[in-house]
Amino acid sequence: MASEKQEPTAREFVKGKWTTQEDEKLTEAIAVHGAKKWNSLASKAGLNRNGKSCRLRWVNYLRPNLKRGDMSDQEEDMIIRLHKLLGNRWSLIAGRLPGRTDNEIKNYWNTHLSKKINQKEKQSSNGSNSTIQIPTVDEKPSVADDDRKVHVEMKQECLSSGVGTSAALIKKEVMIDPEDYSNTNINNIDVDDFFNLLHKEPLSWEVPQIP
DNA sequence: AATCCTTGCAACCGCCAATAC
DNA sequence: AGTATTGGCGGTTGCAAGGAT
Repeated sequence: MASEKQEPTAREFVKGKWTTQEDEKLTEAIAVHGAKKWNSLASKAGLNRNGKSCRLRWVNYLRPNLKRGDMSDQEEDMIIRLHKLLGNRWSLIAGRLPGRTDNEIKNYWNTHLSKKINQKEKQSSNGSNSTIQIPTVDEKPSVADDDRKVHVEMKQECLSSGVGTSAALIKKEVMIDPEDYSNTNINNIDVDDFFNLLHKEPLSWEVPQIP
């Protein structure tokens, strides 16, 4: 009475760690209904969780074909390359690493790689100028600017470091008309091509002196 | 042995875009 | 066309475990 119920539609959902029973319920429900309509799926599964929580649990933990455990050197190498290329676009980076989730890569970056790279940068700033200047993505560009930004950053990296100055890359750079970034051909070659080119070169923090 | 500190990771939050109605 | 709902993303937080003191 006095303690009237406010907002009858507001519902208290369970938060925090998932139990194995909850995992099982969610997995079964997804097997029957599919991984969509997360809010209704949650109630169909008999879970007192919100849809978002269910989706996250599925995507980051329960989904089949997820790799668990340590990152291989190859994966680490790939993450560093892709982060240089894409910045904090974790879902895009995850798309290049089968079995890894964006959350996992983000965590790995924040706990392992960012420190590693900071150390490398410190070392290089103390020493010679023969190390890569890593371009950073400080601000999230608009969608329309995305492609151009990637190109500009990649060009900066390749030119400043000497890495990836293959004939093919030079050719691609020439193709880019600085006055016309909206060119659809440029948009088409974008991330995939640069990724492929970059991937051909071994990762090296120490770059040979260019005479 | 107890306490404090650091680390790593799972999960939550807020925002935005896409889609449904 | 406008509004509500859903899905997806990146940033951040909370907590358990292990290490240091």
